[in-house]
Amino acid sequence: MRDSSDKTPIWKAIANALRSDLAEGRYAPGDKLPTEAALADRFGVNRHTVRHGISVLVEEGLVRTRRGAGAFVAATPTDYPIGNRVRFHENLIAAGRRPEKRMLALDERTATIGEAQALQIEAGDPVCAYHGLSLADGQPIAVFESLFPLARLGGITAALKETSSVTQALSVVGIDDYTRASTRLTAVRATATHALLLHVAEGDPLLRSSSLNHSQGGLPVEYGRTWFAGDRVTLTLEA
Amino acid sequence: MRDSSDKTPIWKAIANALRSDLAEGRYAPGDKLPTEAALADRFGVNRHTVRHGISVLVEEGLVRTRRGAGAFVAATPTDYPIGNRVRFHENLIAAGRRPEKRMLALDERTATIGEAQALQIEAGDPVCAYHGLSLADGQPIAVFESLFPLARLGGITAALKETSSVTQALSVVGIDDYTRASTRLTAVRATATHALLLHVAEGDPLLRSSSLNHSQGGLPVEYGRTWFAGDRVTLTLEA
DNA sequence: CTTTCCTATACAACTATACATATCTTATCA
DNA sequence: TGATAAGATATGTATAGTTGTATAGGAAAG
Repeated sequence: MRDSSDKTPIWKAIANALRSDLAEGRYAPGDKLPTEAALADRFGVNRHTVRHGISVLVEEGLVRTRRGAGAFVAATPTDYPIGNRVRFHENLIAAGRRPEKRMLALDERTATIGEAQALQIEAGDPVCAYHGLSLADGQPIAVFESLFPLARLGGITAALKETSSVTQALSVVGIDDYTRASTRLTAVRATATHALLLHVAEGDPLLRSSSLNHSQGGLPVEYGRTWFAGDRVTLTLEA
Repeated sequence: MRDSSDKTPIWKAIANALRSDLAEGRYAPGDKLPTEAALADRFGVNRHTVRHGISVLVEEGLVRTRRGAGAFVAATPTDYPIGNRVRFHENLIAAGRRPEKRMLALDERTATIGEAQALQIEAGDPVCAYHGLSLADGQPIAVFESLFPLARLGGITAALKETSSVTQALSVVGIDDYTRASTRLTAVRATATHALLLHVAEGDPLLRSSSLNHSQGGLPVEYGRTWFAGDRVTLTLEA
């Protein structure tokens, strides 16, 4: 009887080696791993074998890859508390991450039937549509679309053009405070557009939030829909 | 025509044929043998019969195989003298082989109890850990980890980042000469990580050397552990 | 009947190479 | 200063070839 050595496949050994590197903190979240070619050279194996090993870590959510850019240590999923006051930037800053908001579109149009119902206005009434992208540490986190009823919030479009902060823009048009009236959550598959913006694959799961914010007077001032990248955000519910 | 009286098995005949090819220098060390399919075709036998013959040469250490790549003529084991002055590169160059050193990791951490004892420092004191791979003619020979006490050798990390030569880096921080104070040798089985780096099978025997180098002043300046691929190196003791 | 030798087939694991596609970097020009 | 183009990098995909392993079976020898 020869010693039948219980053998670990090379790809698994590579996955283990990289995983322990991550566990030891050799690479910080967001850091770029060595390129596949460099790792293949280091271990003296073919690039495909390295790719197999890395794919394990991607599968586990420890690593994210971007074609043409590299493989990166996955950022810790952002805990995102949902309460009656949701402020995107504050949450991210509290989590020690660098938030960024990028405006994609800002225009005035008429409300659809569903939107009008949510905002308690008439279908066809003018609204301000604010479309944007939220990032943390340069990584896209969510796509959002906010609708504001122009009848109640004249001048919000111009205000948003300046600040890009919803809270601040609402303040300009006289809404000093607002609270979340309702939040609905569902999981959807990423459309091509959302996938492109969020740097995920088409069909990847997204967390969609539909929320309604009321003014102190109890009237709807904002109807927002947000698509979160499912593997980068964890929503937490407060009591 | 001794078809009826031929009592040597085909696989043994193939082994002999290949062995004499090697003895005649038909293949140089490092050369690739014909593929199993080609040999099977040449001898007019099944691939498994050829594999059996090749496996004999692998047992004898004349041939090394790499899955997916082929069978290669093994390089003769490197004689590696162990004395009070051990310089890796010089030994390999003297043996007519092309040495190469590859840095795997370089970081500063705190010493474990055993490491501290060897280096005559306190447990938890900062050390510089230099992890690397040594190759000869592109073939991995040994994995090593060198520890340097930062209290006595401030700046060694930066120096190693530049030179990758231990002797040179020690010179930068004021250690112009050092000698081996002790060397301990044991045989261990290859872990998955070591097997991966050394291109051996998991569980294969490795030669592990723990050595301590002192400065001229008699203080420990380096505590090194090295894992040699057992079939690729022979350690020799000097008087 | 059992063991050894050899054949046959199929699949898994790894290598080698080429090319496509996305990203990053740098030079260049207006 | 900023925009653009070009080149270098890096990951994604496809194809083919090679060794490793498992299984099954036939033929000859002890």
